[in-house]
Amino acid sequence: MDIQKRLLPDLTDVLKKRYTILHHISTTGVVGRRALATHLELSERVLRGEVDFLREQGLLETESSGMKLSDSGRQLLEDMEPIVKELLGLSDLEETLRTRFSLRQVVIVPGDSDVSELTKKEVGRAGAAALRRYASKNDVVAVAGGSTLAEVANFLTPSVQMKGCMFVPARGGLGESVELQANSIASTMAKKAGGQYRLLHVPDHLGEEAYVSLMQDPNILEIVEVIRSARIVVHGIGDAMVMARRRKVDSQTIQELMAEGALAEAFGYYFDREGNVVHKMQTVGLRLEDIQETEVVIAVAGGKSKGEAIAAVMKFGHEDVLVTDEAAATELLKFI
Amino acid sequence: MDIQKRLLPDLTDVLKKRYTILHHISTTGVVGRRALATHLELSERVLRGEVDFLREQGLLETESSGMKLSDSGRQLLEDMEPIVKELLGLSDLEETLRTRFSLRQVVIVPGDSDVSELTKKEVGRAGAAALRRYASKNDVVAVAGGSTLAEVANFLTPSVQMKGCMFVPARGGLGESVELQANSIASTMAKKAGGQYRLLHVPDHLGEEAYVSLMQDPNILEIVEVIRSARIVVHGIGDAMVMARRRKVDSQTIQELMAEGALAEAFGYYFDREGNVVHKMQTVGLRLEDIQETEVVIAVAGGKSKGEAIAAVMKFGHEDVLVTDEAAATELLKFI
DNA sequence: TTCATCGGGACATATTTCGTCCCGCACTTT
DNA sequence: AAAGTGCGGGACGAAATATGTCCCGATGAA
Repeated sequence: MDIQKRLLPDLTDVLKKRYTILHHISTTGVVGRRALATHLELSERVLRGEVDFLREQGLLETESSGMKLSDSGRQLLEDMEPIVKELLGLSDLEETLRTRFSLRQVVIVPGDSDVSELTKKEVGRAGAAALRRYASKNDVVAVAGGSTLAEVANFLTPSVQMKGCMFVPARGGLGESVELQANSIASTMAKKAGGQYRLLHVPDHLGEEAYVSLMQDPNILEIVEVIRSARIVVHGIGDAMVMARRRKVDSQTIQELMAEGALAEAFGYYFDREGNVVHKMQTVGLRLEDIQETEVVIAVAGGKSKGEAIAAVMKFGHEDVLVTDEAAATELLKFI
Repeated sequence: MDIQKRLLPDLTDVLKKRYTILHHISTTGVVGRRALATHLELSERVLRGEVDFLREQGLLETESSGMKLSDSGRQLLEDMEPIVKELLGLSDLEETLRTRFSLRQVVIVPGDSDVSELTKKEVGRAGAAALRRYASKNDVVAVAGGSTLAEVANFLTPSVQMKGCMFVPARGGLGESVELQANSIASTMAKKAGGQYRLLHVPDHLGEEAYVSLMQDPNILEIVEVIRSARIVVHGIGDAMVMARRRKVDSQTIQELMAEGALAEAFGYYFDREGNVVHKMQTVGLRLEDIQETEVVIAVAGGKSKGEAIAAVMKFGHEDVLVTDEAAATELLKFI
């Protein structure tokens, strides 16, 4: 089924549309074209095209009093139920989450990244597709680090609209291992997508005075300017404690994080369950106010265990696109 | 899968097209667009559209030297194999039979009518769809009898292009039970499709002199004229011996049929394995020469046991459309 | 009888698909 | 080194298709 969706992406839409038409007729018994059109929020002409088609297929019959299902139509509707459950399940879930968090788009990949490495890759692929979709020429794309983003980078391919895109790390060093650092990922993405990249080399765990002096370096300042002008931000979402430990944050800070109820982490900021920022890593790059201004913020994260963290970041309220997997999405529902 | 095909009939075509593209690239390694287009017999522009799409999906990559599969492309190709086997199996079979017997169209429904009543109904549905496809306004449609044709009649629905169609029995009484007689079926079809019908009431088992006197009756003559002007003929195909017995043909004739190697029966004629007519039922209506002149001859028959009989009638060589099921089609292959 | 609603015909207009030609580039052959 | 071949991709008009809009006669309810 999802193989078919790879080769025919609008299969879902068409199937869904035709199913809902049949379904609606089934429940109403006999219904007129215009009434049905307004109910399903389809233009009259489009519905008519579909009805003509369904009649050709012998699935419904038209009389002067309206349209009704044929026997085969009723039978088909029954047979479709499992398919539709799977099909509508995900796309309905997408729609639910999209409206709930006021997002522009939600993409849900079947599976659980916690369980299957393959699902994780699929999330990466979907993330890359989303990025391709929203990117346009000469955009500045700021990317965060993490294993999920590394997967996204893997699946990028050269495309027309990403030609000339500039990839930059969203923020400076955060203590990740090299291959998962935002710098590496930005350069990988640029190479894969056929764009430019610029890196931001600053040490991890900056002290206050080091920070101040860094911000006076004209080279650093220039690249930071570029970063802050990003039209697109792509980032992963992590569990606060897991991230803190992986980045070898000192134990005192960990204590503080716990005390503040830090639950999720994204692009160097820590969020509590309500989506409030409770802590930020000391480094340079994108600031919170920049994120709020960014045109397209794409979050990519999957796995059942990350459900709550994703919910927290979504509540933060400045995301535009969420790419996740079925397990995380289902989990996510519990926190809205 | 075949549920999806009901709701999206060109799914097969698209999937097949895209699969063959990927498959071909896979075997060639790296190949250019124009070379590929000529090989696949696609116009360059169409192939290009598909390639653009497949690249968007991350299934193939393009370089200056040509196109090659990406890793996901290779993976997908592998995953598709079972689907394609099922998908291409049938449509390839359709194409093979179509060219082998020089037909205009072959429709194969999955299953075996001998085993499943449902498949038999599906064959009927497909037959009705085929009839709908070839019919145009004010056509004369001659139909034969039999259980399969009865199913076809069941699935007819009113449609624009069949408005005003005239349904007539192909030939007079052949000794069938009432509900399977051509007369009944013609009237059912007319009612279902919203057309007219005229019947031909002549007794079964005509003697020579009765035949001659009948053919002088002006009423009979007139309707026979209409029948012989039919643009479309729809008929089933039966096993010769089974049909002979069902129609209570006298034992002497049965002996003759066996001696002549009669294998198949269609519209009152008996055929041997080579498709030669070895016997005809004594009644009025469509003659062999009329069939040969008819614009669209549609044969509808399914079931593994009928494979050989279908082959015989196909070899007769005056059919245009064959609607059958998977079992019969596979069986059919053995006799070409 | 009136009136609302039905399916379906008709037609101008968006939108997409398709055919065709050309370009610059990389690579091979001469 | 020069010429030739095949590559992907850009461009653009023609053709096909999808869509919005309005109208018509039929049918059934009020």
